[in-house]
Amino acid sequence: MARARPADGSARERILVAAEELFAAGGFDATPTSRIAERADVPKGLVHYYFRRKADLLTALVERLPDERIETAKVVVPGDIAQSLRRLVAELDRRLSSSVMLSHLLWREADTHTGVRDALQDRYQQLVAQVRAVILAAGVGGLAVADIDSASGLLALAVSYRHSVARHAVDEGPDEMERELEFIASALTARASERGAGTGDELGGALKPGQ
Amino acid sequence: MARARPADGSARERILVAAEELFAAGGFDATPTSRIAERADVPKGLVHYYFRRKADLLTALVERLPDERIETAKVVVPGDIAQSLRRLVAELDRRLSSSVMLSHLLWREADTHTGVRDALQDRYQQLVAQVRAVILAAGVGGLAVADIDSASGLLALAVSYRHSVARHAVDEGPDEMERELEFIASALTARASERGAGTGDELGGALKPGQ
Amino acid sequence: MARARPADGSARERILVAAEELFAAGGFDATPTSRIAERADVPKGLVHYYFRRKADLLTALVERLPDERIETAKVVVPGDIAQSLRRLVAELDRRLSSSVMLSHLLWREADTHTGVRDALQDRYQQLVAQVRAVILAAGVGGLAVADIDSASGLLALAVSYRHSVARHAVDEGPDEMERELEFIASALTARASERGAGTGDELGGALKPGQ
Amino acid sequence: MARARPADGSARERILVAAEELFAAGGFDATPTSRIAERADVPKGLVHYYFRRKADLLTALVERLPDERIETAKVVVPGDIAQSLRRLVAELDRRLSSSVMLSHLLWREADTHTGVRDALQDRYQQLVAQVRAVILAAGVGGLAVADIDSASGLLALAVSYRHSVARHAVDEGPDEMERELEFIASALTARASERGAGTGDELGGALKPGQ
DNA sequence: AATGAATGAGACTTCATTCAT
DNA sequence: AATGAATGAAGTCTCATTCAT
Repeated sequence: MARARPADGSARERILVAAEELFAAGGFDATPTSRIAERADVPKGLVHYYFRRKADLLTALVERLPDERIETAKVVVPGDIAQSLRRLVAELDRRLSSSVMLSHLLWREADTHTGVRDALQDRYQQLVAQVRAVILAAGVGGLAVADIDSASGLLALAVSYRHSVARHAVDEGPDEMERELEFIASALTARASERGAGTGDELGGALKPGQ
Repeated sequence: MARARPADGSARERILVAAEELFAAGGFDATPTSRIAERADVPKGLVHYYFRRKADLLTALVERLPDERIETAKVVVPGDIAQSLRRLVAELDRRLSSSVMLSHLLWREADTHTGVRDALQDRYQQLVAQVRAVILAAGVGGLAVADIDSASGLLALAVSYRHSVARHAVDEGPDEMERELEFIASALTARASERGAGTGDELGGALKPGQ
Repeated sequence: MARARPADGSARERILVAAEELFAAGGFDATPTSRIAERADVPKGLVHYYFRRKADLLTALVERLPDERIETAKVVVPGDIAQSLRRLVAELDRRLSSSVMLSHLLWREADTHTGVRDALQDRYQQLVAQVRAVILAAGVGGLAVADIDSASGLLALAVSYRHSVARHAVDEGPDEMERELEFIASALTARASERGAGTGDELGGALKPGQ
Repeated sequence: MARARPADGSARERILVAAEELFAAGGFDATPTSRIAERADVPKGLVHYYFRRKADLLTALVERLPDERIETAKVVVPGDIAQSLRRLVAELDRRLSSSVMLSHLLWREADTHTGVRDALQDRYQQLVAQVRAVILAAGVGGLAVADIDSASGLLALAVSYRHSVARHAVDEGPDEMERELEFIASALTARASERGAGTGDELGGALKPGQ
């Protein structure tokens, strides 16, 4: 075996990348560490040198999850919920595109590995909060709390679904997403105006974004 | 090993039940056939007698998926979309409750086993179609095709999510579902009335349910 | 691999024999199960089929220890302690000769494996009791309890030593044993007569052999 | 890893101490060099820097064996064999107490490592010679060579047993030792007087201690 | 039809040892 | 002199699968 120096990335890094790809493709259990070593072009022993147990690979992978926090101000178009959300989704897409496999992997292994599950839930919660924050910031006023919750939940669901699980489902493409997004946005504003003012449950200024 | 009496189920049946539970709990790869035999209380050899390859167990499991087709008429409350959907979801819940594990299992193994993936997609498509059919049947008139698509997609997503994947997510409980359902229903009607009549893209009678 | 039917002993038996020899020769830890399989001429998997964990081999070996209980009456020559002990030792030698390796092995692994240690201690205790019983049965009368205890302990030590540990020590051969045995026997009788009668601590009839 | 200061012992020394403890506790084969490094609080590489092969640790350990030669004159009480032996044993106990682990270790590994075996045998021979020398020096006269040999052998056995192997056996405590010692001593004198003078096999001055 | 012994490929993991620095 | 990354051989154990009965 000639291989010796890092080549493009450190050996450790190459191992992680290989693991991510193989886990995502075939599942954690079905992927032998030997195949990971092979793909990373490192000797088998090195995999266990860096990650004593196979599960440590998963842990390390989870810790590599990019922080997908997006500054609300950057995407919000005041007064236009649909456009704001559209820009949020676009930004999320851009950021997450690098980790679709990883995200997908998480869904598969969440049952069996605590810690993976936790990371997954955190991520989802963060997503909901972000959507919520954008809706509020773009908010036209007069929105009911419950409606915002529903809208955030549904959109987060759709986004998360596309990024993590969609592999199995019929490939809906971006059109579907756009349509649903628009539906949600319009629904929000429609409901707002329909209610007129002062139903009592609309938002005051006190609502802290992200909570 | 004295065990013999078919008693509560044939040996074959017991094996399948055991496999379903174990696969769902730990994943396909992580579940040894020996443990399946053990749980089914059958000799180890019998598992392979009925299912020569381990994957055959998965195949058989998929074929056992209950038909969840629900007669539209049974749940529709004409003129009341929200109520109609609510009854649809309740009925789905009732039927699917017996196969949550199985459903969940399918998500996990869909990547690796064609046939599982196919079954999963069929199921999802069927679900969308059903929601759609109900919306149409309860339909207040003046609904845009795009809106119906979006609404069906979102609700199907929420339902499917709860039944198959939700195990990992924060337990939202039925309230969340109800709120989202209501949001979608109101959105639909709100948008309908808002558009008034005759925008040209509302539904004719031609739309075939299930397509 | 053609091998199939038991040949000379059952496969299980051959595995145990191979394990005993190899463990005794090289120690438990230094002996790979693969070499055991090789020597027993069975496929590697079969070793683990019968003995799931390597340590189970040790356990099984311990359970195979022959019962070395010898009927006191058979060896005792009344009135002649030396001859009685000589015959006891001869009989023990005859019985144990088949398990010297095993005995030796036990000493080595007693530290690390409870259960091995227990078996070893039981064996030793049994040995002491047996020597004691023979001395009593051959007893010339007027023996002090303490002397009998000492004599039993010392002889048991010498025997046990020869059978289990002696491999490392200078090979003393049977002559040494004979000399020590005679020394002990004469010492006993010498001490008895020297004390004369009635020092008060000699044995009554109440002393239960084996206790 | 800040560790640096030689403080209580040089790194090499700390490694040896750690090795001794771990080998004695778990056996040579079962003890990874990495654990030795850990316990000695030195980097893993340093262990192999000082001791290229793992077996070198054993060799070095053997060479560290304290010289247990005791000056005969220091313990002998002329005319009183029992007391002389008692003092010898006490002195041996005092010296050896620091190396019980090491002694024990030697027994375990003697099979597999020549050199360890040799050291062990030397030690034992030395012990026998020492007991012999003490008996002679305290000697009451009229002792038969064979008796002295037997007595030396038995006592050496008992001592060696306590120091090296006794870990497994029922804990007999010092009382047992004392009783056996006394038994041997009395036996010697009893036999001596019993024989009276001139059986012809008593000792001349020729017997070289240590042989 | 049913069973459990038997098989062997291969998984994960450990570890002594080497080597570049 | 000292270190820790790197290596690969080997070990234990698991398991799907086959086979004789």
